[in-house]
Amino acid sequence: MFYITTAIDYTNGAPHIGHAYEKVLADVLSRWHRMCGEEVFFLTGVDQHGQKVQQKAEAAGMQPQEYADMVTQKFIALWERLGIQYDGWAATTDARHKACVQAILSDLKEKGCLYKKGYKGFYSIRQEQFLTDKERNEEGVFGPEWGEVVELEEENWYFNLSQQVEWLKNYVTNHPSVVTPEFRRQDLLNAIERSAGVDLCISRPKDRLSWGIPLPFDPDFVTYVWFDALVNYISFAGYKAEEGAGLPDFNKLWPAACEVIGKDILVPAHGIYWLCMLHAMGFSDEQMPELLVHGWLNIKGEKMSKSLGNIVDPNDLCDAFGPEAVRYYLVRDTKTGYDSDFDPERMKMIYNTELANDIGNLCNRSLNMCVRYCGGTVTLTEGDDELSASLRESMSNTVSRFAECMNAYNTSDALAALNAHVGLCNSYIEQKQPWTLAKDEEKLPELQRVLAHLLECCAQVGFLLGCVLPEASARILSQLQLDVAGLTPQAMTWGLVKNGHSVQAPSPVFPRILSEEEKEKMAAKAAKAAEKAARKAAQQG
RNA sequence: CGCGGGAUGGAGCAGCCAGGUAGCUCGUCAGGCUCAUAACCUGAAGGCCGCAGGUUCAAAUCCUGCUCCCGCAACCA
Repeated sequence: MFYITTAIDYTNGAPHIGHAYEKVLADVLSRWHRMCGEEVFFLTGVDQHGQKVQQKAEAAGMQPQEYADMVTQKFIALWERLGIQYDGWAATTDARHKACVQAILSDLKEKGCLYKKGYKGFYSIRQEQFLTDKERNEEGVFGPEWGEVVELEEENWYFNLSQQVEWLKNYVTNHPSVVTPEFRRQDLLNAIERSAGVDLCISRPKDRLSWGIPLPFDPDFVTYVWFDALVNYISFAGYKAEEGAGLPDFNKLWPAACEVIGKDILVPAHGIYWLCMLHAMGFSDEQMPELLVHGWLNIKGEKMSKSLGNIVDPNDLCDAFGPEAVRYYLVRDTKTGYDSDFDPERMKMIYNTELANDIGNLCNRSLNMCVRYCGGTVTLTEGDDELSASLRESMSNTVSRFAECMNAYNTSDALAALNAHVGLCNSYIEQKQPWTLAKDEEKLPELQRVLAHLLECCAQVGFLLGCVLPEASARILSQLQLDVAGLTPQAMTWGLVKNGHSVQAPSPVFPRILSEEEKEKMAAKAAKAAEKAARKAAQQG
């Protein structure tokens, strides 16, 4: 079982390209594992509680639930549009989730992991957290990053994080795969060092914040948002679920093979709070989830921010390029784990070159030649040649490489490998010149061999593409008239296209996206070439 | 001396950890091809690898110093 989750998005604003990247990445990975025949459960959702949601709702003159629902709809609509195929939806206002959070809190209290303590000190309203002397800057005051800081005296409930930290340090040190990429694990280890000795306040008095899950043993308090939100990974996986709750079998799912999160919430939320919470609940080392930490998308070299006004709405991109082009770009041009730069011009370039000119055109020309020269029928003939043999070898290596990269979450290199093979196919066509072979009846067997090799490559490439571009993949396979149900990359061998198989006349799967200006430029270029050809013909004639 | 990341042909990047003819994608130019989405293939031009020293037979790569750019408030994945 491959259980994969994403961070649940905070419903205090509309989704942007960064939210989309995370979900597309998780979707691609989950489709990959599904394609490999594994059982997959993909969980994503929204985090609807907390002070900021409450404030935004007030500002909009709405109830918190009403406001959260409205924003939630925007996320759901976007995921639908981007083809995010999730199996579970985690909304933290879900009654089943609330029940689970409360059950966990009661358990932890019984185990003695929670305690109530009076506290007098400073509190940042913006960050929703208490401040200690560590947060003071060089001048000994709390900097502007904390916003309005007030002095409070109140009782709260605490989780004995400090007693878990020693375990955590050992665990993270001895389990390299807990965080990917490796350099983020180093960050986490540094952060663990710094965080020693501090417990986590897990409650907020109701008079200050009402929009949250009440503590089961002290109704004057609601649960701190992180403690609430992190639990989604197990609550919606069926942890402590009642019979008939419509949730999965927890024992089958857990631990999560991959929790996809952004670099900003590794420390302290996931890397420290979450792992310690699980440990305190009684989960063993073998039952810890693995974290996949992705970077951020910058916009043309600048950090994405509302104040700069450079937030990119994924819906606009879908309008302009289509959802699948957006998917391809996000996982192709971003090295998983690192920051990347988003540029719509670059997105268009990658779409036009790799998808339209390379893969799309390869399928189109291959199918077209088959229809035109062989009536759309594939014939497997005796005989072989070096070029064809090396093409088969490349295809086989490409499938292995693709799988290797995908299993390592390296979507970019997986697609690069696919594209490299497509380049080889195009080169193979130039060397074999099927249009020349077609003029000589004696060359028919070779022509048939070449076409069979090309269509087989189109089929295998089209199939693999399915985890990134499900619709385009389906269109390619449909033009090839192939049904690949049940096929896995591991079981895939040369010969998807059988003797006597017939194919359809093609139509472009990835139409080029060109501005009027670019079209004119192309036209000018073509005119120039035609002129030259005419001149040459005149000279020869 | 706050911390971290970066500076490689016009653009965007890889190479640096384990020194040894500087690689990829796009763009430009030339040639080829005509099956194809004015697509494809081949080739070329274009870099003293930020600057200055040092180590070495040999440095983009190791060491030292310097310059410049970007994060490290908030909104925010």
